[in-house]
Amino acid sequence: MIMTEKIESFVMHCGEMGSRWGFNRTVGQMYGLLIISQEPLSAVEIGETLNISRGNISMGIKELQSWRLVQVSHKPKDRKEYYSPAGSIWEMAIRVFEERRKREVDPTMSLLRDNLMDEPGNEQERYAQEKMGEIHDLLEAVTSWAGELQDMSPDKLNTLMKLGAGVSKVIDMKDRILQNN
Amino acid sequence: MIMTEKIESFVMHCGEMGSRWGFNRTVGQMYGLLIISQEPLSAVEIGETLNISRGNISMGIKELQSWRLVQVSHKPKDRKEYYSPAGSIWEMAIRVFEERRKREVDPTMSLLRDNLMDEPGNEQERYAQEKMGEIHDLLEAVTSWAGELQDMSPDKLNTLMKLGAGVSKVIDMKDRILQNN
DNA sequence: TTAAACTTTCAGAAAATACTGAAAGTTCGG
DNA sequence: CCGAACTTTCAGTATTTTCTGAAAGTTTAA
Repeated sequence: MIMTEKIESFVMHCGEMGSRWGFNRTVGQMYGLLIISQEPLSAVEIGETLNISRGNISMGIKELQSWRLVQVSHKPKDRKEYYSPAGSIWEMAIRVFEERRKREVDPTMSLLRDNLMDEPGNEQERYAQEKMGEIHDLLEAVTSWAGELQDMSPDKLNTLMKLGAGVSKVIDMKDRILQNN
Repeated sequence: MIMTEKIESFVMHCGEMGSRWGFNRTVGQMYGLLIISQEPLSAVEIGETLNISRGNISMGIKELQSWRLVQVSHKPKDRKEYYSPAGSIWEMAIRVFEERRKREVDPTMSLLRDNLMDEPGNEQERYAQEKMGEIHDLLEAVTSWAGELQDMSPDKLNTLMKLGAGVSKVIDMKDRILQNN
């Protein structure tokens, strides 16, 4: 695949941002390339386009697969594997989000839970546990909320996002009507 | 400061997770230590506790300051600077979130916008731009929504989070009452 | 069963990143 | 203005991460 200037700038940018999103430069580039490519690409094509060794591509694809971000396909009369992004842009975002949660938030939550099980041994530990508790509760609230939102249809979510801070007014209205507050 | 086993496990975990959250191991440790420390700590105390060189601490503090995550204070009759976390756990989360957006999302958005300005030169570019447009719109929707939520009071946000997916029902109700749909 | 056409693995090299500590810079009381 | 008590800087070193490419592994058609 020949990269025009604009396409190249996008792909290289994905490389630079890659590490921010949890993978390395070449994996970022590979993913960027797959996203903007209309046709599935073979490992060799990816390598030629990005100047990356065969071995590196194999590992990169493996990495992207562990994030559930690529799909493998085949062409008739051709033994090569062809790679393309898995799902829509929306689904990609959800997956990156979910995988990151698994990798960065879940281990922290479990460590915090463990630490919070024990009785504090002194004032210092008491204070430390208090803070850990706050972090734990915050992470829990946010991740469980995110989980629920993820399960909503993209359609409903869109409505909700468009509503923005206005959602607050809608909730107030509900409370007034139901005379709860 | 003497670290008990539990406190140490938390601080070291912050170090390991640090890179995920955008900074390096020692900066993560330093921040973890400051969070669970009841008293502000001096650079020397941090260094002794974590076995980190004086120079590294100076750079780490600078980094944390660029994220607006630490506060400097002083003690009477003492020229040293003492460091403590800036704001509540909630505020910390907001800041990390905001700073990350600035560092990872904003540059991407601006690159995408630039690329989308030009007319596509061929079919490949047309397709690439289509995808870039989708990514742009998604990022825009999510970040502007996040911005609005950030400006809501923590109290309102809590209500919203507790409501979870139930928010969808509330919105439906509003629509029925207003006979919009 | 063979061999061609692939993919994967992994040891070692290269590159990127983080850390140290000595020297330079700053601040402040006297 | 001096010097003590700090903080910052940065060249060089150490560590970690990534990348290459040759060798080993796999799959399939005949």
